[in-house]
Amino acid sequence: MKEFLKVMKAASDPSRVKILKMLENKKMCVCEIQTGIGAAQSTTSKHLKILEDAGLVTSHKDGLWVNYILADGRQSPYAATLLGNMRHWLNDEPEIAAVTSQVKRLDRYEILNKPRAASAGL
Amino acid sequence: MKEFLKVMKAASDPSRVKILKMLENKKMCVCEIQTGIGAAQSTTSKHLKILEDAGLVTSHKDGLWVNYILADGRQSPYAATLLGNMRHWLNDEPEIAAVTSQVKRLDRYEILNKPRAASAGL
DNA sequence: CTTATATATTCCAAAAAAACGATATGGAGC
DNA sequence: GCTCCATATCGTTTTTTTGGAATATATAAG
Repeated sequence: MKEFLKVMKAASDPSRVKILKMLENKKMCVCEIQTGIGAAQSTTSKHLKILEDAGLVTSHKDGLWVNYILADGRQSPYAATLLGNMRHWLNDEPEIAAVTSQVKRLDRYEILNKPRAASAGL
Repeated sequence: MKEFLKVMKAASDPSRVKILKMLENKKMCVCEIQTGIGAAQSTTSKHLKILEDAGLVTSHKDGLWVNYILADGRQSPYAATLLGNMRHWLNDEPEIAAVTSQVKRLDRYEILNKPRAASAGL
């Protein structure tokens, strides 16, 4: 019951839904997600923790970065089913289309004004 | 997006999950549901309103009674999918098994000390 | 070891949700 | 009309959730 409730609760917030829909497109670091949903860093980090506790996303450290991806579903059957359904859900919603189309342009090096990558368009 | 969020939020509360699982077994009036989840009448009524707004249940008046049943899913595809999934979910959870086994014994006439029905066991 | 940096955690205020008693609504019966 | 009764709504309190600034943690680089 608690496991089920955690998944439902995690999916009950618009920012977290946007995160899930963005992660359908590519793995992202916290700073990219933060820019995508337009929230503070601490807020973003907290949303990600809730999603991870529910078994909806997983994270992997890479130096200073922490990359987030959608979970494979082994941790929670409820999360697995929801992630599967969400693939075809909400894609036409303006709020979602806005963030998912923005995702392709998000680049961690540009966001933080760093060298490396970001070769096109300058 | 709002429609999706309403369904997720409605399914994020243990009392409401219990209501949905009870309604898998039979149609119920408010007083039966109230007894099943052990909440006050006003609390129960509000939970039912949230579930109805999300498209998870529907109600039909029958004199003074209001009977609630699971929605057929025409109002919300999200609700329809969730209701379908929940049929095989949570059945083994102690919290759920307790209420669903109690449902069979719940009788509106007994609850309100009325005549009619409730023929066995007295 | 010190500095810089990406992310996590803590602390606090604001907003939302949940619970319940009290009251209102509306149908049934006299 | 009035009364009774099942349910809905209101008003209030308590609890949970949310958001962000400030701070802590951990890794990389010098």
